[in-house]
Amino acid sequence: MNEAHAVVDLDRLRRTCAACGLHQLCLPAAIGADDLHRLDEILQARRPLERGQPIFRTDHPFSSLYVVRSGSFKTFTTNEQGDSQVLGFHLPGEILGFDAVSTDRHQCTAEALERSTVCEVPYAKLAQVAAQVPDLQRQLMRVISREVQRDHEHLVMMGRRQAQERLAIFLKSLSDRYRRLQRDPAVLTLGMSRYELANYLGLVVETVSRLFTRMQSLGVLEVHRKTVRIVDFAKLEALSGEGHAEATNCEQDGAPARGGRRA
Amino acid sequence: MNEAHAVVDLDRLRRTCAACGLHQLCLPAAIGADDLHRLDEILQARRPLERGQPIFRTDHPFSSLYVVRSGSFKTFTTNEQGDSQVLGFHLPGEILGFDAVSTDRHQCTAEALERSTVCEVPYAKLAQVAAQVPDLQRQLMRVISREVQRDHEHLVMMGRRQAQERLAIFLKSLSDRYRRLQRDPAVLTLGMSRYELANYLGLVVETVSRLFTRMQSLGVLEVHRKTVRIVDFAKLEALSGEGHAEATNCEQDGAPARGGRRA
DNA sequence: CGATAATTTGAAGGTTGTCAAGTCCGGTGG
DNA sequence: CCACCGGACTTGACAACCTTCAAATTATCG
Repeated sequence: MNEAHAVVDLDRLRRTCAACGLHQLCLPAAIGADDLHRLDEILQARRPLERGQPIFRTDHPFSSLYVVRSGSFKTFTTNEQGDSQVLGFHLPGEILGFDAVSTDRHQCTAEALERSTVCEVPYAKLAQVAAQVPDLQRQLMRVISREVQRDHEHLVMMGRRQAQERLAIFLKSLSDRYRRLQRDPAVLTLGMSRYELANYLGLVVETVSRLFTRMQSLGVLEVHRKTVRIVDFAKLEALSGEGHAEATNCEQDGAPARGGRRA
Repeated sequence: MNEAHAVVDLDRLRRTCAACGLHQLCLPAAIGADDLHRLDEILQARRPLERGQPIFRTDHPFSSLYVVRSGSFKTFTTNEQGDSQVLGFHLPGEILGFDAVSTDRHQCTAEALERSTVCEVPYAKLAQVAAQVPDLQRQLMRVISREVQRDHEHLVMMGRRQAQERLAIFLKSLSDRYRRLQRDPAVLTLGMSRYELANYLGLVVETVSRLFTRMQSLGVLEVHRKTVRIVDFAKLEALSGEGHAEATNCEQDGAPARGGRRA
């Protein structure tokens, strides 16, 4: 009994924004303690999801936003022919579901890449609280604006870049996100399959596989299945197109160092 | 005097949301007449921009959102090497500047493609009014959510699609936007250069040029410089990948399906 | 431990990028 | 008014990067 009680308390605590490790990354950032409680109260408990389980699916009615607490997710669209496009991979602190606000239906599917947990935030209630807490409203706009930015970065990556650059950019960006989460930025654990990663990058799985092999033999990475260790950040940076001309740095478009396939 | 007075009135009227033809597409949608006046009051007049002039540039401090009133714009990012990526083309009713909300600095540049006008909406004041007008707040979230959706569509287009499909998808989508604006959906006026269009599509200018030629000879389009007339919507739909499975008709040029580059 | 899926590796071909040259159009100046 | 000029656009030839197809190898899971 005693133990059961303790478990419940712990659970309650874990559900609470104030006790959450993501405090600074999530909606509560920049919100006072008083208002935090009001946010706490609208949160709904949710049991962990297993790999492959969806939080929401395309066309499902919109009711809540979801904050990733632990684990990771992918979001993707699927068209009539069954082709799909991975839109993003999502780590703790990220908020999923914004694309449903305008149509009241989800426009994509969000699936767990591993055993994961989320906070469910009923949107109607969130909007209500936000209307009374300007800081929360501002934060909400900030978060969705960041999503727009991320999509733009994805777009930049997809627009006419070599396969190798794309993978390098992805790894660098993932590493940065690890750093922000206080994880070791050199050791990446890819929750997604090669197929999903390839899809995200706009490539086929064979290309990604070859790329990993090549980058390993170049001494940039150590690849061991889902675990990727970044051995040489400088080289990775170079492969990402930073100084894409072999000569040196800047030469924006003067004489694009022939052979390059870029515009 | 009399005449001058009339001009001023007209100008004032034009600035007013209530009198704006974009009424239903813009922020005022779903807002009562009373609240509309409060929105009116924060709008700032702005003289027309000429082709090539920017509304804002990357890294400029964020202060306002901008609603396209007339004309058209492109938004694009530029990286250190000078490579740029066109993120979108924007017609009347669209709102620019959301990507700056999170960092307080613009993340891209917005440039007029032709002589155009915008409404400037100071963000701080907008947020203030929105805090008191829940419908406005909701509409604001809807609009930015739609932007996320548009970016996702762009991403789907960029992710592993043939050049021809990309152009077809773009034209179809532009045609739909024309329809929503009550313009003739068959007659598109491309304000952007071939180079800008190619960049948006993730291709090079030569490919786009060849594509226009081919689609014209296929009887899908009539291309006359910047003016594109959609002759056969069904064929355009087919080229966009709708029924890309060989089962359907319209085998563009006899090339029998094989070699498809899709996953 | 065996079956199935995921990943890797190899060979060949195609779509699209690169390079190069020609055409068209608008604008300017004589 | 017309000729000239410069930039945008088009067209052609060739090559390269990546995809496709095929098969081997390695992991995963009951």
